Amino acid sequence: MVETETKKPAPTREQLLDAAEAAVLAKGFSGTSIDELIAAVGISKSGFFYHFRDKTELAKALLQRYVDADDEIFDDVFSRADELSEDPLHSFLIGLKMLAEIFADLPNGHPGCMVASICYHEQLFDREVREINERAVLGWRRRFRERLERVAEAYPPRIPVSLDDLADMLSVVADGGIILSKATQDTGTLPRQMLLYRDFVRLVFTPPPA
Amino acid sequence: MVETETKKPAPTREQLLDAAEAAVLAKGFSGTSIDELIAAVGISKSGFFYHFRDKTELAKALLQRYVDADDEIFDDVFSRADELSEDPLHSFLIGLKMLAEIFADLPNGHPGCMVASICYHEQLFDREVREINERAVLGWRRRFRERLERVAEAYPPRIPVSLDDLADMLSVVADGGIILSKATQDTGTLPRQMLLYRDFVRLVFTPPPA
DNA sequence: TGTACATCAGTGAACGCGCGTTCACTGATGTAC
DNA sequence: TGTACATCAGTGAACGCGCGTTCACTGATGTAC
Repeated sequence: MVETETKKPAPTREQLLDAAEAAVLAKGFSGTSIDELIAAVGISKSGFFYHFRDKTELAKALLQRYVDADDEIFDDVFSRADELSEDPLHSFLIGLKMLAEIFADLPNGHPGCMVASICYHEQLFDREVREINERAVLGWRRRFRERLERVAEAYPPRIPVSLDDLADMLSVVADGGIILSKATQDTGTLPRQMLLYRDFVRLVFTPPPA
Repeated sequence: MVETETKKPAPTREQLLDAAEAAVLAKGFSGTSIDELIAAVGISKSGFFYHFRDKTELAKALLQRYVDADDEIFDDVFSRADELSEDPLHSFLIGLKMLAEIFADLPNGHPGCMVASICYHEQLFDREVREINERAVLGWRRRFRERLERVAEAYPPRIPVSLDDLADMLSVVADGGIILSKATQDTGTLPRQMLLYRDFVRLVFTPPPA
């Protein structure tokens, strides 16, 4: 109550990125014009070029910001899950449940994954942008693989399974689930798919009833 | 040897769709210009407008053709699988294996799913295009759900599971796997994910060792 | 405390190119009688 | 078999608008001395 007394308006650059993120996910990168962004924010065109050297620098910033935010969500969710259970399997399952709930609580469904959008525009960008994408996905693989390793130590998997692939599958189900949610216009598809992935993980690591 | 003696060149309209499909999947719809398509095919701009009333009609034709081709592949693969096994579970598992092999054999990896690309450009198109997308995805759900029902009759599932969701998961894994393959620049990711989905299906329907 | 200078966050006008679209027209092939 | 007409698969030129980008400039705030 001392510090955040007055609502500070988001700085212009962040407002531009907010507008760009929504537009790019709904219309693609080339379908998003600088004009519409500055109209949404209320500055002039040259104002835009004060913040970004050119349009591809906007893409880079957009992707980097998205990836950072996503990482933060994962940090948050799974550290909260860790507080609720010491057991690596149960903690992971709790985290997946929380993820599904976050997805279910988005009022208009998930707006889309910037990594996926950029993938479907790859030829528009330079190596640097594709590297941000690659690092992000490999980071998620590593993150979840580490958890799965701890799970596998405590619960030997019932079938032979690559932990890298199983870790990747979380991202796969998220990205694929977003697409099916959009295509079916059913916001429930994404969270249900995440819970199905959760069932798979549980099935792999739960020993058969003795 | 009687009929197809001479290689008939693809009709212009198909050539346009071929060029458009590759370009749209690599650069997005707005990032693809009519100029580059006619340059690839070797006709004039007015020639393009003889075949398509406007650019959005190109999108519609592109999506419809993609969906039809995909349906044909599924017909093909799973009817071949049916010839190899009478058992509904084994047949489905064989079909998934074949799908994974098809994906693995694409020399440059899967070029992308048009349904996914359109989803990430939804605001650019009218209801008609989105309906083609929705019908396609619901068609795949129905197709695989029917198989899973026959599987579930023969092999009671080991965990309670929605067959619709499990059917959807095939599309989810395909679309998500394409994105991860692109992002990691590893063409093996998509087929491995498909095989992981196959493991899941097998695990769900295989009774525990007695 | 006053002055000089630097930085920040923009403005306004202009640019030229590429884009999707239109229009009148054309040569080759098919069909009716 | 010849002629008239229709359809098919385009051509060529023009249009105008929107796009990303540049440039010289500006008022407000911060910093050095």
